[in-house]
Amino acid sequence: MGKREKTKAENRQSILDAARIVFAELGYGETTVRDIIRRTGLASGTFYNYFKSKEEVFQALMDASALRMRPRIRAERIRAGTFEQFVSGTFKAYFDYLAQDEAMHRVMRRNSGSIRVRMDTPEVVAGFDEMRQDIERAISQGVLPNVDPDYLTASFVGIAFEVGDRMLARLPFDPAEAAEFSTKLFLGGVTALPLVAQGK
Amino acid sequence: MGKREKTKAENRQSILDAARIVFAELGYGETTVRDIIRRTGLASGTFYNYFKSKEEVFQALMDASALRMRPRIRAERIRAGTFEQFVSGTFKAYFDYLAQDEAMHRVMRRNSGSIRVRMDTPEVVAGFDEMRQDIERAISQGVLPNVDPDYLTASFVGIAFEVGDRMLARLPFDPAEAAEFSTKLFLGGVTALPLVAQGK
Amino acid sequence: MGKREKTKAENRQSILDAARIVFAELGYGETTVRDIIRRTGLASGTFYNYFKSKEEVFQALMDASALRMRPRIRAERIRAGTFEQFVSGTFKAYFDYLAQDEAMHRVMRRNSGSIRVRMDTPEVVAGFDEMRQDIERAISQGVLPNVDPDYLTASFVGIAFEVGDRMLARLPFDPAEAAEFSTKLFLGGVTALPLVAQGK
Amino acid sequence: MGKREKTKAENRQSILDAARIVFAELGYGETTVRDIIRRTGLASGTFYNYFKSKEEVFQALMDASALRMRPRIRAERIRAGTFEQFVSGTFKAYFDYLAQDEAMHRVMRRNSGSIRVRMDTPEVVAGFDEMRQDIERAISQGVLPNVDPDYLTASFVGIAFEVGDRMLARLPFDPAEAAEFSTKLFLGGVTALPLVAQGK
DNA sequence: AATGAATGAGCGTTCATTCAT
DNA sequence: AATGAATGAACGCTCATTCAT
Repeated sequence: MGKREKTKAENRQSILDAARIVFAELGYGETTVRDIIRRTGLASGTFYNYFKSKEEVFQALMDASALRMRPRIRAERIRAGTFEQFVSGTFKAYFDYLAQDEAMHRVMRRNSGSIRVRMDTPEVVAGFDEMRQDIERAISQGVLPNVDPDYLTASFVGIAFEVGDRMLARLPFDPAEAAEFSTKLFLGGVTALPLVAQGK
Repeated sequence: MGKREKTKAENRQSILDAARIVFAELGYGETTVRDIIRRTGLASGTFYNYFKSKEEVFQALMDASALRMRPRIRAERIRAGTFEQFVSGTFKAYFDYLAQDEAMHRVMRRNSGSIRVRMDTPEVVAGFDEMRQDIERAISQGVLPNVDPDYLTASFVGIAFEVGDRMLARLPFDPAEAAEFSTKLFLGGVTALPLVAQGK
Repeated sequence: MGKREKTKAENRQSILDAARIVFAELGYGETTVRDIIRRTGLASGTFYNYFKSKEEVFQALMDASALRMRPRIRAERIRAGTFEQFVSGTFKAYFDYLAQDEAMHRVMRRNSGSIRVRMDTPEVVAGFDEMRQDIERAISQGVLPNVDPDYLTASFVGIAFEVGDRMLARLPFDPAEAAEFSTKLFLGGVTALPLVAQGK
Repeated sequence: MGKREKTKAENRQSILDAARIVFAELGYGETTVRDIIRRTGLASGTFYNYFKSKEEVFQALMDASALRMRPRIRAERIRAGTFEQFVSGTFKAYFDYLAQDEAMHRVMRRNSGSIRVRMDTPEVVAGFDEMRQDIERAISQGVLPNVDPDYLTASFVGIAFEVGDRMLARLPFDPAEAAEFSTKLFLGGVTALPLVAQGK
């Protein structure tokens, strides 16, 4: 790598770093491109050598985040011998990822005023799409009964998102607990759920 | 009602109507106050006789929507004799409402650029809180086993949101189908799900 | 006076009263017509039945103020037997008026930011013009030597304004002292000035 | 100086020039930032690269003006051997400055509508404060009798302002005449004033 | 005569983006 | 490739004024 490319890569990275911090501080809506470049020390024009817009940095950020998540989830799926292991592994991988990447997740929840906001980027969505293909494959292979794969994936995603969100409201984060709950519910419904200890 | 008051009410309504359309077209983030007033044909200053900001119209819109939804869902819950009826009735009421109030729901899901967004206003949040209290009551009354009510509500909401979202992608809308799927999954898990007809 | 006219006079007066208060609070520049009418309890449109603009109320206010001043100053002049009495009486009348009408004067000095502002209205200017005519008459009658009446009036006014301004910075106001100083300076120059007591 | 810096300096100057003209035309109160930039031919946003607000340009203008004035006046004071020379030199320096910097002075006197306004910025105020200190020093050194220095400075300033104002109404400007009049009045009062030539 | 909602010009300001250096 | 000043469209918002009631 020549010196030229190194600086290029460094600049790109410092923009991404600055963006992550600023998005976390101000939320997506309130952040301006100027806020980001100001933080890098680079000139305003330089930003446009690397990204076309605020949205593009944001997506790059999200994608980088999702990029860290997808291989883990995929690995879990591959390792899984049974459908239960597949479900449980996927939930666990997602909640683990969430717990580690909490700051990024908070960005997606950040808002100004009293309106709660949540954002999903294509890469995140793609991660779940991949799972949907797995589910469809499972159905066609007879591993799963012939249920509605679209709704099933949607349900999985919905549970993951919302339970994940609640998990981040509890300290310390307990991804294992969240994964156990989600898996039990997803596989066996309410009646299969783990009981809460009395004292809790 | 004098002519003055009538026009006032009409103006307020036409701002709300315009806002609904524009939010649905552009998404919340990209919508400006000017976009809204432009659509009404009213003068720009008139907007500020009725709302202080974009957020305020948005909340009024959401709250009005939530206001239409909550009583229906509550009515379902009250009517329910069993937990199954409670769950099924709530899902059904929500999906019915969604089918009717589709435009409003699209606003909440609107993606600006390629970022998916979901928004909750206080009134919407309150709607789900109410359900959560029902679930907690059900647990304390022994109708439901002693499970984690927070995660359970989250799961319910997650399924409702995501399945509802998918439902709106299918024409014609079939709230009954969506409710049946969701209820079965929520109560009995994957294994309890209805099978899809072969030809489908 | 019929009831109609009474209300009319009352409304006009209450606008003037409100204006005086608001101008004193916010200064001329920062005051809006809305601020004034809001204070009266009248409807915004009603303002325009009485005044054409903010400036017009302000002038009415100033004129009312000057109207209180001019007769006093004129009375002093008429009473005066000598030029010294004329000068001394005029200064005294002006400083007395200033001390009493302090609030109004503060309005004229009020500003936003760090820029000091002083305002004179036509009626105030007219008050000093009248004096100028007196001076010219005094010259043509031989009471005063044949000096430049324009510069002389200007000097008189300048001393009155600036010394008056400083006087309002001292508590308690001492118009007699200010008048003595101004008169001595005007008539006899620096060397004629009263000495300050040692202890002072 | 590179081309970039040159244009920067030019732009700053052209904003100041435009501001001076517009302030003189409309008066401070009626001038808007947009009036100024419209006059420069620059883009609206460019204004904000140089000044934060209307007030800031105004102050820069006044300060530049006062900056030109103060050294001259100070030089006169230093040169002065007697109190009379001090007074005469200061008046002369001020009126000379006024005659040259007429446009700036008109800004300070500009009447918006029929309201006459005078403005002092911190730098201007500092200029007069300096003189006041000189006067106090003169008193403590016995050059001046022990008179009220505050009122004396105020009188000096008042005469300078008002006579200067009248001077600008006469063409051609005659600073020497104004200075002679003011000095005589200030030092010896009315009786010391120069007589006006018969034919005048 | 009083009302007060509607009007719309215009304000200050921001900001993504361009482009000469 | 980096810079950063210039650009100008567009924003949120205010406010004097009008005019139907």
